[in-house]
Amino acid sequence: MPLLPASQARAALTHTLTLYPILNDRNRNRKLKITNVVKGQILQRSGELNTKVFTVQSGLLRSYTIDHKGKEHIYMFAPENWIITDNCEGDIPCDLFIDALEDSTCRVTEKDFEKLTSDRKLLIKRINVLQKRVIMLMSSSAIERYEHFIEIYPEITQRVPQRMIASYLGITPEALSRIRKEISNEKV
Amino acid sequence: MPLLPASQARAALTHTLTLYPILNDRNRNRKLKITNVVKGQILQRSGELNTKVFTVQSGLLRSYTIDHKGKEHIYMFAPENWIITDNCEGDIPCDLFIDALEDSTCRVTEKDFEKLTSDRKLLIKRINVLQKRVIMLMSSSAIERYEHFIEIYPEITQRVPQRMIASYLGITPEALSRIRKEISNEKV
DNA sequence: GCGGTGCATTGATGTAGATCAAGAAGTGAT
DNA sequence: ATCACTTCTTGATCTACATCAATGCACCGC
Repeated sequence: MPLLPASQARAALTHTLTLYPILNDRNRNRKLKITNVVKGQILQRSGELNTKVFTVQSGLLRSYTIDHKGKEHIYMFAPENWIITDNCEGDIPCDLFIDALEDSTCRVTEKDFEKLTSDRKLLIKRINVLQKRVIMLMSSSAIERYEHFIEIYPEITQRVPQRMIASYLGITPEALSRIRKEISNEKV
Repeated sequence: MPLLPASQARAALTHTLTLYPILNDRNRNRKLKITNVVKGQILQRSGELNTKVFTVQSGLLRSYTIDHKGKEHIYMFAPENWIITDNCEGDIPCDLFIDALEDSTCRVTEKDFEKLTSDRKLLIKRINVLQKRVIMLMSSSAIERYEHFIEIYPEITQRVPQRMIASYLGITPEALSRIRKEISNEKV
């Protein structure tokens, strides 16, 4: 297999992403602009000059790309207490779409690159997220990747349709269906 | 295919690695302990309580794991001007072997976790290395991963045997051989 | 010279997961 | 209740790469 359908890989090839959990909730009660987002609402479009950082307070966002066939490919999930923003800087338009998988509330702030690259704890969090992703990508078989995923994100498994998990794992929904069948057979 | 032979993936599943280029050469002429390493010499063994950081000044190191069949699987190359160390901390033994692919000289220093996690530029470098690795891992097909590899590491392509590049790419030497044949046919 | 020893190539065959296609089962709108 | 729409499942076939096995080829010590 290709790890990802070729189309997704091509779409993923240029972008990077900042994604990390909130380090503390010192800001949570400060009176900042809170946005309510309804399920399906798009917060950022690929190709836009994005300057926003989204801090999820409740609900679930996702980032994804769309290939030349119009197919979506999920890059990351961002549940409550996570921060998500495209890594694009200056004049470079972002590569990713961001939308809501559930009705959500999030804090929207202007992107501040100084802050994004100066906070040591935040940088360490970003490293940890990336390392997890590398380790998951290195998990060889689809079944291993899936088992690894439900270990790390047990809640998300319940909250999104299977085809999105398949997309995140880089496999087709059909393949995930067969994997789940196999796992449930093993348990009997 | 599995992205990596299953055995390698299992070996890779727990470890992480700090690897980044030297940010400046301010230290290069300071009288620090310089170690000459001959080709094949092992600097670190999996399972040891490693406390060393290796700064490559000339030559080429690699980090790798060994699976239960005794097969080596290359995790990263570290040519001159790169720093390499296992991410293990405290009482946790490291997961990786490190050895020299060429006669090398390197500076060996005690691992200083405070330093490894406090230098902002260094953290950003680590993020960049990880992002490159993620993007490479996401490149779907073996041929795409190989083309991406020779773009990023043109020198290393010339300096190490093919089977090691195959190992880094997560494919077999046979597959790499066929890929190279195909590419040379395309060019004719 | 000559026989190792390790690496690259080539062929044959096996397998995980993609792709295509056809149901089945759930959900919402009229 | 019925129709449309989506998700999940299941089967058939295809493809990229693994695995196994044989051969070629360089470099080495003798």
